[in-house]
Amino acid sequence: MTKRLIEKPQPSPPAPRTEAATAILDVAEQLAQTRGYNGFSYANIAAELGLTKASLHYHFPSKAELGRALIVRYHAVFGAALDAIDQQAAKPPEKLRQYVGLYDDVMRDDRMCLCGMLAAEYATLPAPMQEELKLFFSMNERWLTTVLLDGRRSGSFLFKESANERARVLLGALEGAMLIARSYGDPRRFHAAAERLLADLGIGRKCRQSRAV
Amino acid sequence: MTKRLIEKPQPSPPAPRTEAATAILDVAEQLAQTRGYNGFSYANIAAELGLTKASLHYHFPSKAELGRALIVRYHAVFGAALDAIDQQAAKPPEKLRQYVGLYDDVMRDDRMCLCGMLAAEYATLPAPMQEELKLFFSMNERWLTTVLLDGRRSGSFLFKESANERARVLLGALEGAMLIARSYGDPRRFHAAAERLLADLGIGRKCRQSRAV
DNA sequence: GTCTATAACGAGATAGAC
DNA sequence: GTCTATCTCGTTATAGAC
Repeated sequence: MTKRLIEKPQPSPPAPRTEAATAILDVAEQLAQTRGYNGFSYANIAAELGLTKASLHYHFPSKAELGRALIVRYHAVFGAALDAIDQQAAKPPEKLRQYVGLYDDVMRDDRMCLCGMLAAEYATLPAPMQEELKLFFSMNERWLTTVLLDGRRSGSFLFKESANERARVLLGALEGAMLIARSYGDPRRFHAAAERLLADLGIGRKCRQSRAV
Repeated sequence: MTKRLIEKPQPSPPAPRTEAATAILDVAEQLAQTRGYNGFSYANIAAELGLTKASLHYHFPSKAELGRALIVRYHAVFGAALDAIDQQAAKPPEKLRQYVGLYDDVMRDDRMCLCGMLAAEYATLPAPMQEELKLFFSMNERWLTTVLLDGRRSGSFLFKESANERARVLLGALEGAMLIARSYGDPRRFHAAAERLLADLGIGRKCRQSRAV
């Protein structure tokens, strides 16, 4: 996972957006991450940008398309961040720490992971958004699986089940920790939980767990 | 935690609802657990029950009050289930298994935990609902903390951090596993993750973790 | 307690001028 | 590309008859 550096088949810039479209996506993203897809409207975005609703429809004809664009961009940006972690060639434990750091960043301004948010509203989302959502989770699961496998092979991690199963536990636990931390308005709750989850993998030790009382 | 049996100060039946009100809550609960608070309307409930929207307002004057009633009832029912688990006087590992069983039940018909769902929409909820939501999570956290402490004292569980911290990790991980499992339409994803989380506590063994390769 | 009728508003979306 | 104006529909909520 660390060897590709040039031959990565960059899947073509996900559509060269205009400045206006980017600004719309930025505002919509913030709203979606704090209020959910059903919790914001074109009017909210327009007010924030000093535009009219009609102008927004020029860039994103329907809310469904705007929603899909949100996930696609988020997916791309997050994927690029994972690539960046890989290219630093860090060891698996450090990679996971940086992965957690991505979520720490995402939680600024009372936000949570866009896709964790949308997962709650899954049943109400247009089908294209549902598909993109699963792609995002699958990417994370795949990346985590690779890192976990790598880490176990090199003796940094300790777990008995399949790496894929462990990856699912980890991904779900991080999303859930964000979800609840936000209700308490306390991002440190997330970070504390994340630290624990990493420690559970036996980061940086053999099997010398002291029998606590 | 197993000694009270009679002296439990039942906090007065949470208001003796009529049949109609109960039916409304049942439908609203199903809708909220699948579509979220912002994903259903009085019209949806009325259609399902063969009533008019106006009739619903007689029982629950505002959607905010309906939403609050949903959490209060859910909290009470869940709390009663926790009491039931305690009164069976099972050992901690068995208690946790039964706790996971509660969430397995909750996930029928594509639902997820009402409060996990609402936590995503937190920023859009009326203040009274926000407060009730935190009470629900706090109750779970308290109960889990007690069980974990108990289990560690009796040698069933193994963890180094505070029981409260572990409880938070567990609660968040279960909510998050539900959230993602539902996107894939596969409750077994939740159950598999839950099994792993219990195993992480070292259920049913000492410290004989085999060094997997 | 349930109904009809309606108010008052906000949503997503479109037509057409500039 | 952004605007004004408008459409249609769904939303929560209320008044008042039965």
